[in-house]
Parts: sequence; C-alpha cells; structure tokens
Amino acid sequence: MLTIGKLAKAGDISPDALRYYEREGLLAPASKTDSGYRLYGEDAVRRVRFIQHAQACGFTLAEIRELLHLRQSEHACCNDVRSRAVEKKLQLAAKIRAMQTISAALERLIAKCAYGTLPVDDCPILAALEQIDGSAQDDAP
Amino acid sequence: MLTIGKLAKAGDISPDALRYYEREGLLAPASKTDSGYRLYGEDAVRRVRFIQHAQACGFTLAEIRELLHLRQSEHACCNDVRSRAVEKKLQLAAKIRAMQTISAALERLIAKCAYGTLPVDDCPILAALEQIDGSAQDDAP
DNA sequence: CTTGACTCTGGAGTTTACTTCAAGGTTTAT
DNA sequence: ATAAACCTTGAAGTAAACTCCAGAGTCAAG
Repeated sequence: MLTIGKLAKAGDISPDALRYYEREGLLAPASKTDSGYRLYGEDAVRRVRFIQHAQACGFTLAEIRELLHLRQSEHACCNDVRSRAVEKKLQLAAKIRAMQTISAALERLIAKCAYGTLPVDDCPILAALEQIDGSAQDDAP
Repeated sequence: MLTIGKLAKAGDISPDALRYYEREGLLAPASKTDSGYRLYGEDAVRRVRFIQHAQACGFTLAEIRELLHLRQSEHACCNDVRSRAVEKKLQLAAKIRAMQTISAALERLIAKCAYGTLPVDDCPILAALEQIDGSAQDDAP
C-alpha cells in the first residue's frame, strides 16, 4: 500500500493533484488508515498512468472520468470507447491542420524578413500579421 | 470614427472583448465623445485584425502586447520581431510533433479495436492507454 | 522523546481570455 | 417625445487543471 506521497513520486505528479483527482472522481484511495491517511494499491499507479496518457492524447479530465466510468459499467462495450477515440482523433487532426497552416504562415513571414536591421516600422512580419489570409479553422463541437 | 459597437462588428468580436483589450493595453480608442463614448479610427480595425491573426499564430495576448509595444519603441528593430516569430514557430513545431505522435497512437489503438461488441473489460484501447509508450514532450520554457 | 518529514481538511488563488451583470446615461429612429 | 438600441463603469463570474495555504495531526529516525 502506498501513501499519497509515494504514489505521487511513482506517478511523477503532486500529492495535491492526486487529491484533486479524487475530488473530481478520477481516483479514489483503496482505503484509509485510522488516522485518515490515504492508502493506494498498485493499481493506482496504473490508473495515474492511464490518466496521464489519456491527457496526452488530448482527453480532458471530464472525458477521462467518463472513460473510467465506462469501464466500470456493465453495459458499456468496446465500441463505446472506440467511437470516443475516433472522435478524439478527428479533433486532433483538425487542430494539427490548423497549426500547420499557422506554422507555414510564420515560416513565410520569417523568410520574408531579411537579416538586417530594418527599423521595426518596416518589419514585414508585423505588416503581414495585419493582412494574413491563412485561416485557422477551429473545431466547433 | 467608429463607436465600439461598429468596431466590434467590423472585427467580428464583442464590445466587451474590445474593452478588455483596452484594459490589457492592446487597443486604446483614438478619442472619446463628451459623453464618454469610445471612438476608434480605421486603424483600430487593422489592429483588431492584427491581434486576431497573431492569436491564430499562437501568440498570447501578453506576447501580442509586447509585439505592439515593440512597434512603438524607437530602438526595436525588425530582428526583434523576427526572433520572436522564430521562437514561436519552434514551439508550434514541437506541439505539432507531439500531437502527431498522439494521433498515431490513437490510430493504432483504433485499428486494434475490431468492430464487435467485446465487453469493455477486453477493450484494447483502454488496455493500451495504461501502457502507451508514445511520449508527448511539451515545450518547457 | 523530539525533530523533521509527511499527511489531513477546507478553502482560496492561479492563468487566460474573455463574458455577464447591475445600474444608469446617450443616441437614434419613429 | 418616447422607445429601442446603444454606450458607460466596475466588479464578479467562467472554464480547466491544478497549486498554495493555514493550522493541526501523525509517523519514522536518532
């Protein structure tokens, strides 16, 4: 059994964040000592990792909580999870495209700006930022 | 001269957001009427666009304020702007790479999950989320 | 047995980019 | 002339994912 500090170290996260996860219904301690200390099992480490990976995959904590609850519900099936993953991937793809558009625009701006010491009034980057056409579309859910 | 509402419409933004920009030192009205109404010149429309484009390029309002102040300072030169743009592009590139890694991981997970009605206990996506290795490195400023 | 490290709770603070509200004054259109 | 639409200020609220704090109790080492 791990105390909150040990779990925090194992998961490279702060004890405060773990307590926050508990408040948010993402991770409850397996038990408590008589004095009220939280005790976690080894599965807590896996769950922390799950949360972190899912976060890295772009899921919010609310969505992760849903995934975790899905896992506990009897009627949920693999496809429920799959469809969420597919949706997330589509959102991610849209964001990547938008960021690539922006990156390309910045690239063009940087290329335009010769190494030199033009006064800032003549800076092509600032000028371009006023007129850019590259539209970055966001996903509207 | 435009009132705040007209400028808001021209810039596709709310009047409240414009007042917020003013508080944040991004956009001041050219003048005020006797009754205290804000009046903006045409350049305000360009400035709003500048702010929006720069935001789309991943600059925060604080950074945009810096860019705008740079423009007004005598000693700033084009290269000051350029180097900020380069830095921003590097950050963007790192984020895009991380998101692509994540997207690829999701893709693999989705592929693994056959169309079927496996109970959620056997879902390969949930299992994989516990063990993913694809590390998404963030930029540490 | 004492020191220091750890933990508890509950609540407040952080960041960003706004939005919403309340209570009132001003313009414009009819 | 009066109603609708617009504008003013200052303050407070929102979301997300935490962090930080005070004040107090608990545990491990020497």
